[in-house]
Amino acid sequence: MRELNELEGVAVGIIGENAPCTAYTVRMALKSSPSSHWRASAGAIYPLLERLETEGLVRSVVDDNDGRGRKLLHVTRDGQTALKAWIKDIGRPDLIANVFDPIRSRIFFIDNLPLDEQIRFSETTLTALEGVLADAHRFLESRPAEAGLSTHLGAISGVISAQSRIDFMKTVQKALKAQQADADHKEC
Amino acid sequence: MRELNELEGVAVGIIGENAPCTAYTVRMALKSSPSSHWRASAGAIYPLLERLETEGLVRSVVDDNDGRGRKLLHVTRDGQTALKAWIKDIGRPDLIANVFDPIRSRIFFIDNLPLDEQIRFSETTLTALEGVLADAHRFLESRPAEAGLSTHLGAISGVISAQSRIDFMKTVQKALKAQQADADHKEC
DNA sequence: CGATGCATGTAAGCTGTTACATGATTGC
DNA sequence: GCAATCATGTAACAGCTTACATGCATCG
Repeated sequence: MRELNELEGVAVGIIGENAPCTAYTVRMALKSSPSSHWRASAGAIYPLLERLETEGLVRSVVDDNDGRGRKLLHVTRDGQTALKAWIKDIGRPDLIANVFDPIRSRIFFIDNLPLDEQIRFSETTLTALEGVLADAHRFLESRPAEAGLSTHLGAISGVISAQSRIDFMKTVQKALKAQQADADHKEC
Repeated sequence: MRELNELEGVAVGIIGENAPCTAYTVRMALKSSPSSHWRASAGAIYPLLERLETEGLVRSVVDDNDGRGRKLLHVTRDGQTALKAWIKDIGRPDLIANVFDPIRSRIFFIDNLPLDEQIRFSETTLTALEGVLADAHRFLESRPAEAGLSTHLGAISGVISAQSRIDFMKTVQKALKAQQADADHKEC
């Protein structure tokens, strides 16, 4: 059985949690997830689900109670097996490796900006990150432990990640302001 | 002037730091970076640098001292401007948004595994993350503050990120083991 | 003199995106 | 009745990957 890629694994997981549900439900679940890495575009989801269905990991039943022939999806036994394999696949080094962060990419080259703009950079980034943290908290509150431990833990991950990025940017800001104080001192 | 995408921004930044250097240098720098998000494949780098050169952001001088006609790259004034704009572009919400983490993706659906396999998952992941943290530390030690503040800060980011993922997985492990203890208790 | 590293490139393919197209349902 | 949302799809394109191809340099 073929290994699922990231989006496929998440899609099967979402269907498993919400079955019976439509492809649209999958898209909306992806959009509301704490790391909106995927735009959950129709052009990605519909062909993907078609593929999973022809492979027998997902099955769909057309429900025409309302007049629009919605396709209600559910995960097959093979789909469950593939999902489990996908989760355990975390052993792969590239999946564990440090996450990609556009802020970090820019920090590496921040000395291309004059110092005052560097500090402005740290300020706007910090403000934006506070917003991300607030979002993560709201998401967490909507996923209490009683409603399912794994979803709750996933939500916690979002909060911890946002908090650690804030901690990092505070370190950056401190270093930059120390440098500025140093420059001011020499000027006198 | 067109906005640089992530890989382009990083590439220009690397050339600026190492100039005059070859495309190969850029690839190696990308590979050794703490978040190896990009494989730095030739098929990505060479067309990208060609594009940047025709747009006047990068210039190359052929150096044929050894017999192989290496192209030595440097960033133009326009390239510097574009790099600065790329850095400041961090205001965009999708760049600040919570990072994508395959571990988190799987935690959301971990209850599809039996409890003992969930705990095994947390153990193998933690071990692997300790390795990532060790790598990040080594990288940091090779980038002391004296050798350049921004590179040093970038390296710190890798350490903080790895540490926060470890903290999270410890939380997960604790919750899972509590659940197991609970189950054992009921069994008696 | 052979393996490894440096160095430059191309072709095919995968995976996602944006943008478009269509139509039914629901709530105001 | 009109807007927003639910719902399903397609076509063109962007951006990166793998895999291949080539050849010189350097070190043991």
